[in-house]
Amino acid sequence: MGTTQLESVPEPKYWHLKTVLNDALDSEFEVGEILPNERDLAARFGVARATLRQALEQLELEGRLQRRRGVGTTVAPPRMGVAVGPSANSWPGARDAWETVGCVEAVAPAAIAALLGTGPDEAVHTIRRARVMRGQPVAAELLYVPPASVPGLPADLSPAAHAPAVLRELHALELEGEDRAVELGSARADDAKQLDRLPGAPVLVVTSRYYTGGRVAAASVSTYRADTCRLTFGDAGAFEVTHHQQDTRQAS
Amino acid sequence: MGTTQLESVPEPKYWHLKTVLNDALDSEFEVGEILPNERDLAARFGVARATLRQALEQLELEGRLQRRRGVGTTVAPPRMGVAVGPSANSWPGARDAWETVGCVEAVAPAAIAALLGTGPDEAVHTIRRARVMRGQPVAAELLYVPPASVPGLPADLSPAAHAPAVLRELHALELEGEDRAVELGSARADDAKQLDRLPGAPVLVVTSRYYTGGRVAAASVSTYRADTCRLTFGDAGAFEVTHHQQDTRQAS
DNA sequence: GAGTGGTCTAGACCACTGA
DNA sequence: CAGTGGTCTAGACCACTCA
Repeated sequence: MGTTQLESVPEPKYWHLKTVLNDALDSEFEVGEILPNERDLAARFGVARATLRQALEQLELEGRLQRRRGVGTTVAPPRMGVAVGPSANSWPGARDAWETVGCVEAVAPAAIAALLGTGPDEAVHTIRRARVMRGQPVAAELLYVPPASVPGLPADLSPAAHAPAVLRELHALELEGEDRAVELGSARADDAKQLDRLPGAPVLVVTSRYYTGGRVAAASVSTYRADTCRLTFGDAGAFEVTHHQQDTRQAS
Repeated sequence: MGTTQLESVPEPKYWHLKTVLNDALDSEFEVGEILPNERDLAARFGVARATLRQALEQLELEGRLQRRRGVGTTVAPPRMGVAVGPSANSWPGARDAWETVGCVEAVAPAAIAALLGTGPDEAVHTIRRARVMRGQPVAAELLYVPPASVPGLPADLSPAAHAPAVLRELHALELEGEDRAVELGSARADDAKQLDRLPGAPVLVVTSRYYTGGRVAAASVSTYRADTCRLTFGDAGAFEVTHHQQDTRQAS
């Protein structure tokens, strides 16, 4: 008789552990409930703590768990649907969900200068903004506006008046189009602090360009928490899904 | 005299290591070049292999490195810009970048049924597709079409004729709108195989809904490799950036 | 100060690739 | 077959939160 080889490629312990924990989260825990600590969990499953942590890390990446140092591991609520790029084109700062937290005029990094089509050593208005949903920070943004886009800007602005004035001048232009790109990144120290996460936390980086007169009038780099956010696009309204993304996928 | 406390919060070794490696990749390595193996690198930096791996994992997450078991670690090319959701609405399968690799009629998972508005035990056409760019797989997709959306579909189709017939019937409808959501996930075993990655690899999951007559006529879940792809949206063409995303961000 | 998650070590063995 | 990255262990100490 032959050997019963159910798994020609035996799955790693942490992968199996992740499946078991994922099912347990669905059936035995409520949103916000706190899990046993990592040392107890590892002992319960008979694995080393590092192996358990590998499973927890994946579940946190998928938005199922939330871990906070000094506190514990809790069951995360479903991801929030965050609207990005509404159907009606509009300038940043015009009736949007962001709040300005700072503004400086400084030389942008080379990649931003390439995006804007400005010279490598040219100073641009740099507005830092924050986005909050349901009382928690979901995104940090740097919005870049070349001086050439806002020629009517008054001189000698106070720091408090700087950002509003730049946005006001920007809104006077006709917005002809915008495009966006989304990619995975890890939070820099400054963004991480603003997002209430540790540096290196996974984030979705949205790079936007705003066009007027065939030129790029402004560009922004928005950093969204990947664990708590689902970015929504399009003209048919935000998704109403209440399940997690992994539930929407199955083997074919 | 006071102590000189340069770092009130000393950064972790792996974080510093990541910065050093990132800089070295820019200045001392070419795209495609192979790095020293992990044991040598760890010894060179005077850290344990696990610590080095933590830095490499982040760099891979950011698309800077590519690691292949049995081969080695290579310097990754810049991420590819992949167009998602073109300006002109169009049905899936109509002049798009996807290739059908399979088709079955099966009961969709509950979350998909909710997306489609079908009953929980209703069978839907499920088309598996693949997307390839520059000779390498970038995305795997499951496209769901309820039978109610394609009433004219002939009966008793051969497996080979199934998917083309469903798409043909779908294209006869008027597409009134579409919306999309993007979130972070980890590759399931089947998708991972199709994407030439290990299970659990980070992916960008794009959920799309296609509307006709105020109803959802079809829905799809597309799984993009997060390490190699930058998803582009909007009407102004794909981005032309040649730098990596982390270069586009700086502290404010 | 007790308890949590975050970092780090120094090993070991396994699965896979390619010569 | 030798060499690579992937998994796993059993510890240790640190940074942080909160009572």
